[in-house]
Amino acid sequence: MSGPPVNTTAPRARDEQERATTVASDGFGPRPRPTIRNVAERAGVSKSLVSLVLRGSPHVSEHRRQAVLTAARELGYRPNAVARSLVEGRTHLVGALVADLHNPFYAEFLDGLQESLHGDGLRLLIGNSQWDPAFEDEAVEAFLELRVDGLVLLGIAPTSETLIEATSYTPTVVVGERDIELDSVDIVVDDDQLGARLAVDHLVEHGHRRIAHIEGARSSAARFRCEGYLVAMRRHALAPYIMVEHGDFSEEGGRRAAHALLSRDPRPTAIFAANDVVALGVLTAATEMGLSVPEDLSVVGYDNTHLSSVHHISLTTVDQPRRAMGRSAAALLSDRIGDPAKVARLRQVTPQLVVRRSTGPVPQGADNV
Amino acid sequence: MSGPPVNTTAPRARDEQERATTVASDGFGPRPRPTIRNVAERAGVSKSLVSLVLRGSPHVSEHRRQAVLTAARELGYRPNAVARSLVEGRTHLVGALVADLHNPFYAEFLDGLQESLHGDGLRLLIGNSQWDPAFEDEAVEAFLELRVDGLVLLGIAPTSETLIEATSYTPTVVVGERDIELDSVDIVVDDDQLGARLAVDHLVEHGHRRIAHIEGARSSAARFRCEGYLVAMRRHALAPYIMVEHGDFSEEGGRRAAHALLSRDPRPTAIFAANDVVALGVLTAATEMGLSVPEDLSVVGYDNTHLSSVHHISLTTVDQPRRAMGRSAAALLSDRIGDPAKVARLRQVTPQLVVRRSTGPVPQGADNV
DNA sequence: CGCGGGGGAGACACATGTCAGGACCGCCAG
DNA sequence: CTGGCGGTCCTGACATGTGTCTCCCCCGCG
Repeated sequence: MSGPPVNTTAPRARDEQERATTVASDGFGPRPRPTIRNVAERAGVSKSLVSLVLRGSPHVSEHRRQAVLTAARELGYRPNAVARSLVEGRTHLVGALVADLHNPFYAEFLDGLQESLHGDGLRLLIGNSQWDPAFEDEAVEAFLELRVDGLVLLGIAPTSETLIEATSYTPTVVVGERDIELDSVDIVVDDDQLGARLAVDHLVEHGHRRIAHIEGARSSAARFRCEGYLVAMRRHALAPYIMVEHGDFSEEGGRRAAHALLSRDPRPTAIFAANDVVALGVLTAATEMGLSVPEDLSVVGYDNTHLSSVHHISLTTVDQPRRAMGRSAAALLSDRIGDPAKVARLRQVTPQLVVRRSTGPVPQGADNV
Repeated sequence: MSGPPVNTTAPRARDEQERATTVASDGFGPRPRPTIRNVAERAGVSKSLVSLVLRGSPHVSEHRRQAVLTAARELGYRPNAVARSLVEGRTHLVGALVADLHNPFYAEFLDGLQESLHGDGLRLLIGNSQWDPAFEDEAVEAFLELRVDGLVLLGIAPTSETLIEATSYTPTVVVGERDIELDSVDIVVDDDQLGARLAVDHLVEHGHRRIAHIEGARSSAARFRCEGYLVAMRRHALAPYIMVEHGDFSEEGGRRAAHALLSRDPRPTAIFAANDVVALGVLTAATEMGLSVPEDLSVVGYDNTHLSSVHHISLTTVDQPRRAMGRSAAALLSDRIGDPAKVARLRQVTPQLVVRRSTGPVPQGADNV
């Protein structure tokens, strides 16, 4: 066992007397939380009335209402969401299962998601599967036991038994995966094929012909981007120049694939990577092979991760409107929670090319080979 | 209202018949979830016995145990965590309030946190305050209503009324902030002062004297790093060369501060930034002013964010063992949940210098000015 | 036959929302 | 003036799904 690099664990100085007066504790840890009953007693009413006041019922006299509110405030009363959930049959919780919290794409998506869910009175619970199907199932299991009102699957297709069963119990939105033939599952994706086309078109405008593609990991998004690349190349009558190498959505994978591509003769003058992270690997490979970007090689990524906007990198890339996608997912989910029998919907957002400094005109003499 | 860039929302094709057979639904959305009662009836026992079996009681005959387990499996029974929480008085939930989910530092910390919490049977609930004190209070309010068993504050010091009150009800761990005079609050930090010393020592070893510091936002971590810088400079008898500029933990802030520093005459030959993100801004400023790194200027960051390891950036930085910190926080919290009356503890981890390519020897003739 | 113990059942508690009904008041008609 | 009626305000009982505790039954053994 590798111990954590902890070098100090010390009790902090404490003034026991201050503690007693500040917290008004009995010395046995946190004080018990006041219940609706305590409020009722203090206000001299029944607990039902307290409930009515707190739920904003109009059939309460102003006199009692004030008494209840005052008592609640004085006691620092906070309704117990657990008990409320039990009787309401709703938890107002949404579970988001993320394939990889590290990917900044998901973080920004979650911003938009949480923002919108919050507006609908829903709270976000995040689980991280770390790309491990076992963790996926376990996290979903936890969500189901908690009786979350909705489920959001990020970069995860419901293929396992557990996940499929989950979608039959709980309104679900899948993000970034297509081809899901399940009812009560809405889908949010960007138009990957169009995004790929934008990238290729941009490179063609700069005179590039030998445009290669590094494919992403086994996911429908990667498949669609590759397909978009192929279609666009053919449309520009560049079918003879089609080159596809396989990467795995990682920087190292991108680096390896780029090495392979750039060792060809003639080598590509431009590379469209499945991913910003992969594109970063391409940049590294280019440096290692003594090629400068964009003079010798143009590079395009996908996602417009904040990485790509860093000055030193300045990567031309395809932007997915992540926040908007998050908001869409929230809207679809709220809708489905309201009426679970709704027809499954597919919401597709439009990607946009962001031109930075990793792309430029084709090198002189490179296209007459 | 700026509409989201949605271009398609279409009903997906559905085979209603398939739906009916697959989901066995009555056409009114998700089927009701089986309860412990349903399992009891199917197994021909009382619900108490089902509970005993599921909780692993030894005083159950093998015959009945099998009957119960079979019935539960056939019904797809999953215990209702809400009801269980209500009776147990524990939710097994931990709320983490993060100042900024975008900062990769927090994401990696959360990895370690979740990993360890999971081992203790606790689940992680994440709230994002976006640096807004109003959001902080609201998120904490939500956590309190949910009756989370523990609270983790990331980059947030409990100063507001609501937060202070929260710590008196709920075991709390604060990460990255010091000087908290509250009971039942444990603290996890790295030794910021030591980290700063490591950075300065490294630069001094390379012959640098005119070493500047860009201070972070108003937080105790930033204050300690600055103090560490000052102490280290004095220890090396470099007090006359002390230069401190203010940044705000953002890339843009770092860029501005670097511009100011690099416009001085004589200008610093090295900059120690409060943060990796700030350091990125310094790199940008250097490029803009025609200075190359590390030939003309050495740059050191803090955090060892994954950003710093990107090949094109390759930033020398001070590593905080984030995952280990996450695990420490989890351990402290579990401990305190077990015994809330524990004395408050401070756990300090040791930072480590990671040398990459943004630092090098002092430029020729720069130190004889 | 009595007693002990294993195995199982029923009742209660957790904190809240809801709903049916009850108390009280005022107004109107007899 | 009084009884009835309608409306307002409030209360008590019940329900949500589970864990636990007490009690009971029955079987086996002494």
